Amino acid sequence: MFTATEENYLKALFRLGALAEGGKGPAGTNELALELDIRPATVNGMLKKLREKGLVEQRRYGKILLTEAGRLHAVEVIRKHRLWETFLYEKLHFTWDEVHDVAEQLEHIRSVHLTDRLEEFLGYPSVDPHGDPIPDKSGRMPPEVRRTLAESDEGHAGRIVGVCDNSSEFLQYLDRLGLGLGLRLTITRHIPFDGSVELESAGIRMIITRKVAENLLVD
Amino acid sequence: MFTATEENYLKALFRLGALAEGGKGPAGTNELALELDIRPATVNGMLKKLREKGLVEQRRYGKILLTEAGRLHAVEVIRKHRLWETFLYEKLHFTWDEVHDVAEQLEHIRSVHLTDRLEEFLGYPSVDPHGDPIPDKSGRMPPEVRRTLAESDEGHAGRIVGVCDNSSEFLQYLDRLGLGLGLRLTITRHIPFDGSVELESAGIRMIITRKVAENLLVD
DNA sequence: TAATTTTATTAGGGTATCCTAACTTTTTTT
DNA sequence: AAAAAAAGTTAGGATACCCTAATAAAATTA
Repeated sequence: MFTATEENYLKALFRLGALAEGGKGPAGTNELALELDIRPATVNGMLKKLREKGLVEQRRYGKILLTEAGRLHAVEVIRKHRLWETFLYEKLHFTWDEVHDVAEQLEHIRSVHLTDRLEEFLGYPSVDPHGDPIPDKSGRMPPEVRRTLAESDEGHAGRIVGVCDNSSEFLQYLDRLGLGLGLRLTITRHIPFDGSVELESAGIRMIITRKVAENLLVD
Repeated sequence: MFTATEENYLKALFRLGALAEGGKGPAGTNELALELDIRPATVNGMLKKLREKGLVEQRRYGKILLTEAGRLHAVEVIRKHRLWETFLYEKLHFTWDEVHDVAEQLEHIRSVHLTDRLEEFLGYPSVDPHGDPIPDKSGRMPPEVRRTLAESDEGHAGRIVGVCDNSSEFLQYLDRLGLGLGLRLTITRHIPFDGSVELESAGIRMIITRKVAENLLVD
């Protein structure tokens, strides 16, 4: 039905929020090219194909919008990606930062049964190891009620439920800091000088930079 | 390193026994083309590439032989295929005949960790759901001590450990007959007239055709 | 061994996905 | 609104993998 490449284009458009409603609105060719690390000229050609397949709407020299069919398939791929990440993390004991690249391949496996069986096997998880919500079979995405550490108030207590930056560097740095998914913490102070955040977790007090705080999500 | 297509060529050559030792000897271009359901002209082109990569040895107008590097990679792909089949069958409860097509895709996933972790997760199985041996990490294939039901003696008792034909039709037919992997049975009689085999299993007596008997492996 | 058949190869195309370079349209700035 | 900048498109090429048709070499048969 769809090639892995096509699926990656759909996913990227979804990430960019190229939706008629609920997203940031239409995306541009260059923007999409940047997201995919592919030249605009190439993207332009692929968009023609996606238009012909009814996955995308775009007028000449106009912006790109996912159709309902396009959105549904994008969400399906994201669902598969996040289920596989969960499998790798929970069952095969991959580390936080190892899961992404393999899931990037596994998400394109075509099988009617596979995704549903995997979901059942994992016990219908609602979030993946990065704290991102896993869409259900009909394409509904659980609502995100998350805020970055940087924008949470002093005194706020919660758990780390996700990250904004999925790069290996960041995730490995988090491990070094002793920060991981599910960790309970309390924000003790926002330091005005440089935006650092002081927090306490399991009786230990630590200070993280503003940049780290902006990339950590808490509930 | 290798494309999925290249891996399929290597696997096919291994199946054909194109090995310097321990196999049926060199394979021909047409033979390989038939196995892959690809035209000989196309295969010829791909063989050039595999020669250049040092995976295959072949002289102009000559027969094809896997090199040691080629054999090792073929076995690695087979290993992945059979581990995934085991996963699908045992953990996701796929039926006997559903596993093959999905495993055919999963075997090409590239990851240093994945295969070993999967093997560990499955408890180091030695055979897949079809009874085929699973090579170990270093490429060693457990010896097969199996014989078809057709060539086993009257009175022989054993378990079904595999099949020769992996087609859906055959596997579904087996399910209909109540025959499955691991089933204990005893051969009560070879019927000379048409080669049918009479057998007994769990107190039930049944007769299977010669064709079925030739495609069932017992220990 | 000469003719026939089989097997392997070459020549010329097609699709999918990517590229660079040049060009056009739209948007922004002055 | 004209000039400059940004965004989008077209043209021409490359690689990977597949095809059919024609040809060359090897193996088989008569």
